Parts: sequence; C-alpha cells; structure tokens
Amino acid sequence: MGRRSDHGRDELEALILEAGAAVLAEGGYARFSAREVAKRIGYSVGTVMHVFGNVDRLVMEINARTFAAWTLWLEERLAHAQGRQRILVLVDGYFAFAREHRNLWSAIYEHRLPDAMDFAETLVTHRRKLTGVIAREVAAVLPEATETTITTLTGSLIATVHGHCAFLLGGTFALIGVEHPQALAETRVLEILAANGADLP
Amino acid sequence: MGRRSDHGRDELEALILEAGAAVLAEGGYARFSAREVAKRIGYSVGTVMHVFGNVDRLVMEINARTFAAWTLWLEERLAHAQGRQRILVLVDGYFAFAREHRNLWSAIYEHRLPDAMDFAETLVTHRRKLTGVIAREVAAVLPEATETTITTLTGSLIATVHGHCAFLLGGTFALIGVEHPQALAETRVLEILAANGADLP
DNA sequence: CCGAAAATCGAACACTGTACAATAAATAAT
DNA sequence: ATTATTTATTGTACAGTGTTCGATTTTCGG
Repeated sequence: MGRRSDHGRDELEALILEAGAAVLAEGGYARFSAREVAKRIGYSVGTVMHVFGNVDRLVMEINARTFAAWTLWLEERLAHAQGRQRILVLVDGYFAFAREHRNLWSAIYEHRLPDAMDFAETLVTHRRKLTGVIAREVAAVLPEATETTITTLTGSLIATVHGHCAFLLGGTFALIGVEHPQALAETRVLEILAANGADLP
Repeated sequence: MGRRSDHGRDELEALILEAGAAVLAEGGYARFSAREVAKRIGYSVGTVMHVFGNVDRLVMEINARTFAAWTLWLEERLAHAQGRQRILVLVDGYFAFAREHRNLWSAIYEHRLPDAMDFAETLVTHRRKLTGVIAREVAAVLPEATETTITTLTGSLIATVHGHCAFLLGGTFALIGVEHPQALAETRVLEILAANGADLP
C-alpha cells in the first residue's frame, strides 16, 4: 500500500536505502532481498525496482552509503589523534569498522556487479572521498612526495590493510594459523612508509 | 536419467565437481546453480544434493579443487626459477592465476559460508598446501627465522598480495587511479622481506 | 532369489529478481 | 473546472533458485 503523498521521490529513496542497509546489515549480502526491503517500508517490490532500476544498483547505493558513513566515522576518530598515531588510527579504523559492520563491509566486496554494468556515481564519489582522507594523512608524513606517489602509495597501503582484514574476517588467517592480524597490518604499514622515506613523528 | 551403474560414488563426485567448476568458471559465483550442474551431467538436482548435502559444500569443494590446481600450477612455474626470481614468481603466480581463472578465483572470496557451517576439510587441506609452498620459499630467504615467524610473515605477504590483486580485479585501483598494481605488490613484498632481514640473492 | 539398503528421481515449497499491464494519483493544459 | 497527460504504484506473471521428501529404482548381502 504505497502512498505517493506520504513520501517524495528523494524521501522514498532515502527510506529504501535505510531499510536496505538494515536488511544487508542483518542478513548479509547472501540473504539480501529487494522484496524484504519493500516489505519493511510498506511498499511493493515494483516500487523499489522503479526507483533503483535493479537490485545491483540498489546494493551499490547502499555500499556508497556505507563508504560515506565510514568516512565520517574515520574523521571523528582522527580528530583526537596526533602525529604517527594518526596512521595507526587509520589502520584501526579499517579493522574496527569492518568488525563492527561486518555484513555492510563484506557486501562491498561480495557484490560483484555484472560486466556490462558500471559503478554507480555515488559509489565512486563516496569511495574516492574515503580514499582522499587516507591520502591526506599519507601526504602529511611524506611532505616531499608528488601527488601521483601519494595516490599510488595510498592505494597500496589500503590494499595491504584490506588484505589483512579480509583474511582475518574471512577466516583465512585462522586457517593457516596466523595470529594478531591487525598488529601485523600495522607493522606492514609502518614498514612500507619507512621504506618510502616517511617522516614518522 | 541418472544411471547408477555408469558411475561409482567417487566417480560421480568427480563428475559433479568438474561440471561445477565449469559452471563456476563460465558464469561466476553469482550465476552458479546446482541445477545447472545437474543438467550438465545428466543427473537430477536431488542427486547432486544427495552427494554434497547442500550448495555451500559443493562450492567449497570446487574451491578446494581450485586451490589444488593452483598449487600444481605454481610448482610448475617455480621449477624454472632461481634465487630472488622465485619470490617474484610467487607474486606473478598469484596475479596470473587470478586473471586467468577470474571467476574461480573470485568465487573463493565471494562465497561466504553461513556462520553455523565450517570449512570443508578438503578446502582446509588444499589451502594449507598452497600456503605451504609459499612458506617454503619464504623460509628459503629467511634461514634464521623461527617457524612461527615464517608462518606469520607468509600469511602477511599473501594478504598483501591478495589485497593488491583484489583491488585490481575488483576495480578499486582503477577507481582511485592506481596503475601497475602487480609491480606495486612486488615492491611491497620485497620491502617487507628486506625489512624482516631477508637474504635476497 | 529375496529382503534390506542405498541411490536416484521428480515433484512440491518457499523463495528470488525482473517485466509489465492495469490502476491510481498528481500535474499540465485548456 | 474539467479534461488530458504524465508519473507512481500495485499486483501478477515468469523463469529461475536451494532444499525437502516420498516414491521408485537399483544394488548388494544373505
């Protein structure tokens, strides 16, 4: 019983996104369902499809939302840190967010969009924003580096931390008997930064 | 039209696994279907379920098969390399295998098994075997290191390479403008090994 | 050869995403 | 004000999915 008068287009979009994020957070990507989202907000499936076109785009928009939330969350944590601590806050910020929002975090990587489809613009924007925060901190410890060096090194550092986090939450590290993955990631990050001439205060 | 006389239990298991790997390789994890596997080998869905219990276990067994194939493939490549080249063969072995068997590789990480379920034994075994090959090579360049150090460092190195490869094939690096991810991963691996006192010939 | 055990099938069940005609509502035009 | 037109929303249909389970075969032990 969708009521057009109750919610404007943007309002409805936000409603679907919020309910969608809840469904995703509760059941994970495997159990995600557009029908369940529709049910929760009291609209029919058709409406959800009409607003987002298809499920893949809906998931991408939810993932974009996750990136946006992650950015805010990270900036808040950074506000209370100084010097080299800021780098460690970034690493801990990755692990802690992934742990605390396991299903939302996993969905980012479990959702592989069809070859014919490309990334939603909001996803691109919000992901770049999050990367930008990290690049800013990397630049701060590498004052002499060029922009491309910062971009490249930032990407490499995120990939490194991501790899460790993915292996932790995916069970790989437990399987092969590796302990304290976060400490391991921190060590790697500091090593890499040191090897690239970082000035770590 | 299943013909019990045609295939023994093990034979049937292998048949399903091979067809399953083909389905997975062709359509990726998202399009994988036990029904399609059954159709291909001329048995009914019920039989496939009867042999593997549920789809998650089937996927795990296919993934185990992928790990086994990966190990053989890697050892073959290692046979022609010496010295520090062996380390680079490992990195290239990760990227090349993932690229050449994109869907099979992706399935390993896209498939998240339900919380209540644990890893199939064959998956554990074959994954450990692959890790073992890498650990052996890491140990070769770190003669003084203890076994736990080797295990930990090996896990960390794999996680690092995996992170870079996942970001390459997942489109993250393209999104944030990072080029030559494999070269980046190689640099990281050599840096990490150097920082941990490796003797790189 | 016959009875027990195991394998295989095929049909149900409750889901899924997507497509689309029918209906309802809001807006624009006259 | 009353149409006409656009838009939103629904509900249904379709082709899939994994899983369950009774019925039917087939195999094997005694």
